[in-house]
Amino acid sequence: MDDTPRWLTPDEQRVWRTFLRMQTQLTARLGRELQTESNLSMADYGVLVNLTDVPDGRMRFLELARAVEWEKSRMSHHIARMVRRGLVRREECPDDGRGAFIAITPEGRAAIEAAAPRHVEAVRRLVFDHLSSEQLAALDDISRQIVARTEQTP
Amino acid sequence: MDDTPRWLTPDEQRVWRTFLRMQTQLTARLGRELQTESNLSMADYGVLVNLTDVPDGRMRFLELARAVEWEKSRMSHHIARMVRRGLVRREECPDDGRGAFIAITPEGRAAIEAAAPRHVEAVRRLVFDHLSSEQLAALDDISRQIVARTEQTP
DNA sequence: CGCAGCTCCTTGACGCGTCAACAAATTCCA
DNA sequence: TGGAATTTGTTGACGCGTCAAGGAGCTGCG
Repeated sequence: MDDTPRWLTPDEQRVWRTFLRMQTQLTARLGRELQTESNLSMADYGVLVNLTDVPDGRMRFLELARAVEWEKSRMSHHIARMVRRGLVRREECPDDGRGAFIAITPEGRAAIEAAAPRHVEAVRRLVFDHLSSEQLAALDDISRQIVARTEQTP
Repeated sequence: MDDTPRWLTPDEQRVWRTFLRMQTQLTARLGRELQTESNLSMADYGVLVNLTDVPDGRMRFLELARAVEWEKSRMSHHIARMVRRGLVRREECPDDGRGAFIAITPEGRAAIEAAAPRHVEAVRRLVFDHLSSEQLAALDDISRQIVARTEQTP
């Protein structure tokens, strides 16, 4: 039997390191800009976007957690912080005594509306403005393949 | 003057969300596997890889920080934790009384040598095994473009 | 020499994410 | 109906990353 590890080729290794660098730098940069310009974290941003996408600006706690793909514990902690900052409000659920709605506040709406244009601009500036349509398609394919891989195995 | 935000097209938006999902899922997955199988974080892994790449297994503190692209504060905290776990050791620097060398310990070497094959296997399984050479090239180009963008602007 | 300024690194406080344990309400089913 | 199992969400402890402040050694310049 052969348990020699299948190391990455030099090419693959180079690509992998560049890819990792890209990931960390990009998220760091976007996060920093969002934070300093709009006083929101990427996490805040994701939550608020999901709440504004729904007509009455409120969602069940776990539905929201599924939407942003967080586990309930993280959601709970993060919502607590967002409530403290006035971005979001808890409302009790008449149908289910355990449950809760999370609703965006006017301050939350103001924050996301102020943040979104700048954030989108940053995403354009750092990513899409310099990608050809072929590259866009390639990035889409690659991302989907990897997502599929991570999802189809435990 | 036109300060209408240049929103993303529906296509771009879809790609962007998939890309973000890919990033978070991939790093979460790789991190989790590394942690449960080898008791190392990605951060530990990067540090140890850099230390094994150098002949005597030791580097100046700030040189190491530059290699993994961390600021000194993060480096300091992380090295403290790795010292506590016996993966790494501080050695004083004869030439410079302020300075320090960080040296990998035998335990550290054992840890990275045990971890590397499994980690590489995971990277293969989740990424490279399913990428055509065209996709590899595309990913390389895209990553480099984005890295260049983030680096060339403050 | 002497001291001003710089480099190298540490520290403490705080927000964040995860894990495990838990509480309370609801549902299932015998 | 009534108790077991499940669902919904919270909490506390702990490791991690960042920011601002600081300490200790070195360097350059008068």
